[in-house]
This record gives sequence, structure tokens and C-alpha cells, in this order.
Amino acid sequence: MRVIFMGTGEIGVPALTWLLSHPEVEVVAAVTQPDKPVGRKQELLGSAIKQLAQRHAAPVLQPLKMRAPEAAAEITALEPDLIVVMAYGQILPRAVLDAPRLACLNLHASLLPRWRGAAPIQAAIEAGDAVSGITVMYMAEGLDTGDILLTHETPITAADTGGSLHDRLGEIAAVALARALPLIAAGTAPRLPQDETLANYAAKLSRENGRIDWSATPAAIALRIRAMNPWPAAHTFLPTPAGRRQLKVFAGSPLTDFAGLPGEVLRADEAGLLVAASGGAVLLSEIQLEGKRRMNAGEFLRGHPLPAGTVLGQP
RNA sequence: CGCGGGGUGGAGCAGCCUGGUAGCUCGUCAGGCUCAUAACCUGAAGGUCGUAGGUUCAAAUCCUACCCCCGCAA
Repeated sequence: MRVIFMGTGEIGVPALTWLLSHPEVEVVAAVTQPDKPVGRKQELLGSAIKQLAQRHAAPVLQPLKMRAPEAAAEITALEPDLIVVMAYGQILPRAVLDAPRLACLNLHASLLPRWRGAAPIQAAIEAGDAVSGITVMYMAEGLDTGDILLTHETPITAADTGGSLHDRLGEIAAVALARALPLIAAGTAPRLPQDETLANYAAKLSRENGRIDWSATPAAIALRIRAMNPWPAAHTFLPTPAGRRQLKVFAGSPLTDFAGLPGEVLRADEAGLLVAASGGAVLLSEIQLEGKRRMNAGEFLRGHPLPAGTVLGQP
């Protein structure tokens, strides 16, 4: 089977790995976003997908704009049986959706129609969902609106962060793909329209999404901390003599039975920074000051004494 | 040349501007106190101050180059 894989994000690595190692599949191209300057040194680094494909000597395509007719023509010319898309980062035009003989499938990191859009993983955790998963769907022109082929669920545990769920869903995507492929090949794949009344959207994340609002409830703040770990990371601001500095928060637990001004540090010790929120407090146990390493509260406080009464998050 | 912070005993920091005795909190070890303890008291060990040069009577501190970590930005 001639398959084109389209993806840019690291989450697609297990799925592409599976395709590359499956004997019945010939990966005729890996399509990924053009290299962009990345990192502190602004180095030009190919995506994880590109690097993986190159290690397996699979052809790599990096069209600037998939909407360009030449790009679609190039895809069509490869005569694919199947296109598999995961975290590619560009909208595909009709011509590309119609290119494959069998189907153009998308692996989406949520149980559709819940959490359509760019950041379904963090959205699911922040909303307190008990379960997430991978949806294999037939791509349509709308954003994640296509008919569902199958889903593969995974529970969201209290220990899950955006990072851990991301990694697990990446692995599950490979499993879901392995289940879907034989059905497609045999022509027996199911096709269920999404229930539009249950649809909602998870907008692309920016750093703003990580800002901690201390007037929110401890539970909501704790969920945000988990969802945004490790990226973009929940953050607040720490006042210092030299001005305020950004403080990232990687772990925190909600507590009731405390009261104070929103953002007020009630106590700071080995257990963490106890910060007042609406109707309680959040115990911040793993933090990172701008320019510094990520460290636990005890380590941090040894070198950065933090008197009770300090108010975090002030502009 | 994208912008910025940082590298000091095992951990986190101060000292650097205004060169001259290695400091603080914690940890470790020993002893003490205690019914007991992660508590408390006393004492001790442990540092090429990122690397290489330079300036100087003298460099953690000033100058130059390089390496590494991190925040912003992507």
C-alpha cells in the first residue's frame, strides 16, 4: 500500500514509525512543514518527522503552502493509496484530500467531536476530563469535522500532565492506525458522522494560556498547571528588588481551608509555596524562576527567601 | 550576528560595580540532648570560584576568547 504521511509535531513520530516498519506499507513520502529557525541559536532544524523519515531513507516533501496547485499536483503524482495526517500544521485543500485512492485519514488527539482544533490535549486536562483518546477520522474540509472511523480511548489520571498525555496519545495513535489500516484495506471501515451538538473547540495555545489567575479557584488553577506542563507552562510573576520576574509552575495541588488575597504567599517551606486563591490556596511544589533551572520548592527557597505576605502575579 | 539571565564545597544562593581572610541556608559526618525524632545544641569534613589566556605586587572580583545551563522569541 502506497502511503503518504503528513505531520510536523513530535506526536506523529510513533505513527510514522509504525508505518515505516510495517511490511505492507510503502511510505512514498513524508510531508512536513518547511524548516524554521528554532531555539536560542535560531538554528535551522528539520521537524522530528523529517529527521525520522530521513533516517529511513523515505522521501521528504516540505511544500511552503499546501494550497499551492504545484504542491497538490506533487502529492497526486505519487499516486497514494492512503494519506495519514497527524499534527501537520496546514489546512489541506480539496485536491489533496481527493488525491488518495482509498482515504485521507487524520489522527486527532481527542475523542471527537469534543476538542476539535489545535490544542486538544491541554484542553482535555484543563477541563478535568476523565478520558481522552485518539480519533481516526476521514478528513473533510472543515476543521476536524470529518466522519469518524474509530476511536481509541485512554483515561486521564491525576498524575497526567499535558506532556505525559501528549506522549501517551502519540503511542496510542500508532495503535489506532494499526487498527484502522486493515479495515481501510479491506474496504470494511466504518464511517460515523460526528454529533455536531457535542462539538467544541480547543484554540491554539499561546503563553497567555499559562498565566495563572489567582482569583480563580484552587482546583481550576491546579488543572491549568497540569495541562500546561511542560509547555507553555503555567506561570505567574514574582516581585523582586530588581523588578518582577516570571515564575513558571510545573506542579501544584489545590487546598481548601486557607484564605488570603489572591496571589498572597501564606507560607513557604520545604513542602512548597502556599499561595492564596479564591476559596482556598494552591501549594506550588515545583517551580522555575526566569533564567534558572526548574527546581522543587525546598531547593528554591534555600537561595530565594520568600517572606509570607508577598503577592504573586501582580502586574 | 535575534534579546536577556546565569555557571562560587553535595543542593540552592550571596560576594563581583568600589581587586587583598571563601560567606549564608540546606545536606553530609561525629558528638550531645531527648522516651523519641525529619526537632534542638556543639563540632567537623568538603571549594581547581565553568575553561583558557591577559592586566596586576595581588583576581571569584577587571579585560579577551571559548564551553555549558536557562528565560524571551520562534
